[in-house]
Formats: sequence, structure tokens, C-alpha cells
Amino acid sequence: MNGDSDLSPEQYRDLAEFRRQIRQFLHFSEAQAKEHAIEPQQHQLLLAVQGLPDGVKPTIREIAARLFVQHNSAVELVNRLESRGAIERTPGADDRREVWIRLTPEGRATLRKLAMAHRQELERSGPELARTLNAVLRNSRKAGA
Amino acid sequence: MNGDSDLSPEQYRDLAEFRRQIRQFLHFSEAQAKEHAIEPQQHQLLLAVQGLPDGVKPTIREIAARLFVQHNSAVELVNRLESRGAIERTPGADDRREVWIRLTPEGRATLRKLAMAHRQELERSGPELARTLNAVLRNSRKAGA
DNA sequence: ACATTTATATCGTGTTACGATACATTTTAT
DNA sequence: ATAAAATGTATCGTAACACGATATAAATGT
Repeated sequence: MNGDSDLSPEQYRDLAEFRRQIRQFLHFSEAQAKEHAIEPQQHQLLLAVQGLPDGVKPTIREIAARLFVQHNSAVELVNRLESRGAIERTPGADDRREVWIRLTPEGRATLRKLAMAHRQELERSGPELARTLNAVLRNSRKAGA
Repeated sequence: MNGDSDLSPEQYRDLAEFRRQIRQFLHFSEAQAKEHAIEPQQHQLLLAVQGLPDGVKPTIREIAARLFVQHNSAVELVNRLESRGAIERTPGADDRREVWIRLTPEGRATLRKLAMAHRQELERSGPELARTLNAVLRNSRKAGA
């Protein structure tokens, strides 16, 4: 755990392999999204809204925080999703500055197909990803070597 | 495992949480890269080269495959990294069409700092990511509900 | 009532990945 | 040995995307 020590070649390989597997998953995800005629980020937004924990309001700002993007980027995504018919905007009931996002039946159908494909892909690639992550963490602890 | 069945709300939440954690990690990674005055994708390329398995040639094409980008995108990344002084191009010894990529001492120093920061972040967030991934896989198997 | 804060929206800009294309080197077919 | 095909890298123009700056609207505090 010495801040000056370098990592071993094995540690670089583990990190690189971890990132490669993440990229592979994201690459799969982007390809799937495009096959279903939707942009990857738009898919992310649909999933983020549908998978919101109970009691969390589906506002633009909330979604932006969960996507780790600026709020104006989330607005743009919502614009494109709305014109596609995948979501609907509703003014907030309590606070009329807010805009609540809801998936339309079409949006839900698209997301359902994508979610099932992703679940299947994770069944395939998930265990290996978990192993690689464990390798990174394992080597982490015996660092300074 | 019925292909027509929808996912349960819990499964959507697990998937959404998994993606959120991946985005969080990538967000951290991008912020770190920029703090070290390098673009995120350039960092990825450095790690991919340094973490190459033994016996794999560090050519443009190989790197492009590992980054899941087109070869011309890799060429552009290499251009920018070269002008930054982080890598060097060397014509292939056997096949002079190839270009081999090597990290300069500056490139290695930058990567070293980033790799250590990432290792530390994964120590913090990795276990939770592993748990969430397991939740997705667990729920995967008892699907059709 | 008025200033401040909060939430969403719009506009202009820079970066990046991509497709199409070009060029050089190696391999294959004749 | 030479032409044709294949392979590896490079360049150029284009489109998508996120961001900063700015604007508008509603709520809150004094």
C-alpha cells in the first residue's frame, strides 16, 4: 500500500483485462441498442427510469445524477426519447418546475427486449468479469511487492 | 428462461443498479484521466498496451481490437498520444507495414499514477459491484416469475 | 413584493468515433 | 518474376454527443 510503489506486470494485466471486459460488455450493449433502433444513451436513460428505487422521483435532475451527466445532457436525451415516442413528460404535481418521466408502452417494449438480451449476455460473460474483478482485488492487497 | 416473459421490477432495479455502478466507475476513471491531463480514451490505450498478454504484438490493429474501436480511431488516438510524448511508434521488425507502440517513460509515469488510483477505487467500489453483479445473475436463473 | 434558489430548456462549440478513401508492404496466384 | 489480392496504417470529411454559458419559469425566504 505504499503510494510510491509501481504495480507489477500482473497487476497491469489484470486491470487491462478488467477494462477490456467492461468495454466488451458496453460494446455489446451499444450494438444491441442500435439494433433496436435506439441510441445507447437513450437506452441507459430508459433503464435508469424503469429501475428507479421506490420513492425516488423520476425527474430530469434525478436521472442526470444517475447517468453521471450534466442536467442539460439529460434534457437532450429526454427530447430525443420523447420525439421517438419512448417516454412522456408530465409536469410535477407538487412542484410544477419538475418534469416527471414515464415510459410509454413502446418504450417499455423496447426496454424489455434490451433488458432480456443484457441479462442473457451477463449470464454468459458475468462470471468471467467477476473472476477478473476478484483477480484485481486479490492482487491489490499484496501490492507493494 | 422463457423468451417472452418480462423481467420483474427487482430485475430491472438490479440491472439499473449494475449499470449505474459501472457508469460511476467510468465517471471516476474519466475524471482521473482529465486530472492527469490526458483524455480518457488515451488512458485506455496506454493501459491496453502496458497490460498486453505476453507474446501479443502491440500493433495498432491489435490495440484497436482490444479497445473495440475501428482501426482508424486507434490511429487517431496514437497520433494524439505521440504528440503528447506518451508513446512512440516503431516500424515492425518483421513486417514493415506494422507499427509497434511503446510507452515512453512519461507515458509510463502517467499510467502508473492512474493505475494506482484505479486500483484504490476498485478496492473501494469493487466489492459492491461484485455483489450487484451477483444479484443480477442470481435473479437471472429464477426468471420467468 | 423582491431577491435568491431550484428545475428545466436552448444554443453554440469542441471532441471523438466513424465511413470512405488512399498509400505502402506483404502474400498469393499464375 | 510479375500481377493481383490481401493486409496494415494513415488521412479527410461528417455526424453525434456532452458540455459551458445562458435563458426561462416556479418556488422559497425575508
